[in-house]
Amino acid sequence: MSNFAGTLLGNDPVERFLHRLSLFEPLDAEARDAVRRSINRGPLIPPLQELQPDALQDVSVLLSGWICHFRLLGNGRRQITTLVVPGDFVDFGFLVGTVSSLQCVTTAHSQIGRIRTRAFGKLALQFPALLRASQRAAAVDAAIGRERIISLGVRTAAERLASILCELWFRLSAIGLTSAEGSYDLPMTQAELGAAVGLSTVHVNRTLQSLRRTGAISLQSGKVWIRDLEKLTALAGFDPAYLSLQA
Amino acid sequence: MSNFAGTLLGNDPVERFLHRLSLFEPLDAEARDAVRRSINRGPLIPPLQELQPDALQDVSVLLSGWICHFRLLGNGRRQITTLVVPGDFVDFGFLVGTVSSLQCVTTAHSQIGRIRTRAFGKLALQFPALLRASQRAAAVDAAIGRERIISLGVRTAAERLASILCELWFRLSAIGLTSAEGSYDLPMTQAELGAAVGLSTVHVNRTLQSLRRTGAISLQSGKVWIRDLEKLTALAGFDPAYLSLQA
DNA sequence: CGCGGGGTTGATTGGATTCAATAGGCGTGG
DNA sequence: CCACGCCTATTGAATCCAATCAACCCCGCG
Repeated sequence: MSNFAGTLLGNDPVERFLHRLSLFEPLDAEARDAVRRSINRGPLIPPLQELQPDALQDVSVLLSGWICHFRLLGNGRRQITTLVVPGDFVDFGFLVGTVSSLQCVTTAHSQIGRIRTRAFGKLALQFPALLRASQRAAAVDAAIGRERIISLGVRTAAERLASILCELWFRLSAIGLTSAEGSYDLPMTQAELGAAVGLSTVHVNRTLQSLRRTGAISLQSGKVWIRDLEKLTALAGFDPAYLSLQA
Repeated sequence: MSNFAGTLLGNDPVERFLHRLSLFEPLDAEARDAVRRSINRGPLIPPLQELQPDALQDVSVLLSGWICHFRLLGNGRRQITTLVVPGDFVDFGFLVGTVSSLQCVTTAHSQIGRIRTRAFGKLALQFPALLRASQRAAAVDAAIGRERIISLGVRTAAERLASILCELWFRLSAIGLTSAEGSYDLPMTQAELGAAVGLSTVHVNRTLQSLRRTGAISLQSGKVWIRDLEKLTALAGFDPAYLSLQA
């Protein structure tokens, strides 16, 4: 299951994006071809590079790497609101013609694919399935946000971390970015993880240790190993239904 | 400003809904009329009534009252994810054909307006502005969710409560549900407020008291008085831009 | 008049932050 | 090639914000 997508996709990130979209809504060969022809592959962006909003005027897709949306508060505290993984739209503003008020930064070497907003509009008219897929992607993004609210509101530190690790496991599995042995790359520091789940760096560290001691996961050099997915989902109280990936 | 909408609207809740939609995207007289003809006014629902998901198969609009979406965790803890005020769509599943995994409950006597999903689909084709308005509403809903994430993640108890009171002030102002004297009805108990902002009932109580002592607000019998909006927004670190209401 | 829900208050507990210090990894530059 | 500095991970100790436990008051209502 974990490498099904991987073997199918090969390693072209545009194919990965098309595969991801197809999970939301099947796309015929014509629509896929149209997307292939319209998408422009951007340069490789180094980690910790902030993306300017003007760079978001096109429809942007993360082809490879890792991106976070976040807000910086006056007192220096930072909250990450969204994690963007390969195959995801960077921002859904194109659907409604608005721009987000959040900042946007890479945490790994990343490549962005762009489609001119106007060109995308034409494609959406020509291939309604493409539009539906994008809207479903936005809906899943919103569902992920609601789960984050629940985590931050009523889950314990261990549950929050277990939840986000589960979520990433399922999201990355869907695009073939998990290994058959049960691991995936997580290019975030513990400080960044804390900014995502609302915990201090120190507490993230201690809580991850306790998760490791349960045997559910192990960590090394930016890699997460899911040792016991059953146990991890149980610890998190996690139900992947909201990701709409069971297809 | 606060009663501009109110005087314009009179008190027909369907007009309030149309007014709210028009703030997202102007609607011509024809589109408004079509909506007026398609919408079915539901019965008055008592407080604390849970809405069944099947009741959400139509496009549902809150005409009057108050609705919360929430998740109940195994350990009895509850998190409210969304506050629905009059003029809002109850749920945006109709845009993508999915249903939310959350529960849904009234906290006040409420009336829901319904448009058959199929009928709404036709209207959306006939009046693209109506579709755009709905999509913008969904986008603002998502933006509100992101702000909640930020509140729960990095804001203090006082900031969270001040934020949500600000948010409601602006949202309710837009639909004429704030008084010229600077008050609005908040049909939520302190326990429910706590479930929304991730605080215990007791701490909500103490924090509201400290907000009152600053002179920014006062409370009585389900009414919130905004005594000093400047001070309140400053305490909250609140910027209403994300609500897209400046129009 | 008793009951229950919501609001308020005090005392205690506890989870998480903060402060502080150490260790390891990695790239840069001497 | 090694020294240095920086970033990340880790650990310990002290502190603090908020939760929990426990009363009590008020009020509307049966």
